Amino acid sequence: MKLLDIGVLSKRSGVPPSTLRYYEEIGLIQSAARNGLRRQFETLVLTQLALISLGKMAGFSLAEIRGMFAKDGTPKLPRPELHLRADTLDEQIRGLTRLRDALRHVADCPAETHMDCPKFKRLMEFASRSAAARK
Amino acid sequence: MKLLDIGVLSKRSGVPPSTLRYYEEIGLIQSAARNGLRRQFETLVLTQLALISLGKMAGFSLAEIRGMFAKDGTPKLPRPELHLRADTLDEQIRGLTRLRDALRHVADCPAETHMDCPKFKRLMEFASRSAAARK
DNA sequence: CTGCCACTTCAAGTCAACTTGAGGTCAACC
DNA sequence: GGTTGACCTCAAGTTGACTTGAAGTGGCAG
Repeated sequence: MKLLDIGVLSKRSGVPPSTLRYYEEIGLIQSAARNGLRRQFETLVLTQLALISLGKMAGFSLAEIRGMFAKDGTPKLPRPELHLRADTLDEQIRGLTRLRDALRHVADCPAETHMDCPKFKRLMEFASRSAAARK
Repeated sequence: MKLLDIGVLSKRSGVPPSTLRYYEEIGLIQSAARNGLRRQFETLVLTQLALISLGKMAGFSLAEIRGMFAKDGTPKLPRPELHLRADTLDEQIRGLTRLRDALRHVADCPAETHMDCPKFKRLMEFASRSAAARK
């Protein structure tokens, strides 16, 4: 199995070496070996980093992400928990979609004052409701 | 126009008073008046807080959010910029959707080892590609 | 074999976004 | 008129996620 130097892994993943060392320190990834002092990573880590990137995108903390995936990159949570996470994501996706629609609408709608536009007002209303719901 | 005490605003919005003061300090919201020492907020601020919540959900920093909306809660960016933001959101939504699908798939797929499941492998591949793209 | 340069460690620094705490004000109820 | 409770200010502390810097190491091209 071919191993990657930290610089190569960094280049391929887009994650700076300092961050990779940090991730190893907190147990998010691990190096397979050393060549002298130098860490050698398995290519698998590239997949893990992709997963980490997605998880961060979804707003999970590194600690949560660490708890979510086994070291082979496969999820390691019980089924109900996985569904729960997925539901959270669904809600998040809906919120983001609304925000995107609001942005696009405002960009295209020629109305002088958006507060009078019924479509915009509906979006604002949704925003209020969902903000109140969370917490 | 009826004004809200910070406690009331906090209760209705779900945002702690300390955070509301902080938001005022950094110019994200403003209080309309004082009653003695006490800040009085317009109900409009509730809408703004909802927007802020959506913006945070979308991964924008408070500084970015501040730059995105005028103080009446309406977006104040030029059209191309709005579309650009919307595009960013689109990409983010796609990533989140993939992550959600991966989670759900793993929760339901009876395969012993997910790494051998073609569907899961496709999702992983996507994760790698999108992670490499972002940077 | 020598020098370069990408790596190493470890401690300290940074940044955003808040929270906490000490000490103070004020309107209202008992 | 005193105590309570919700507010106030301002400074300092916290957390998560990194980054930076100083000082050292070691593989390999020339």
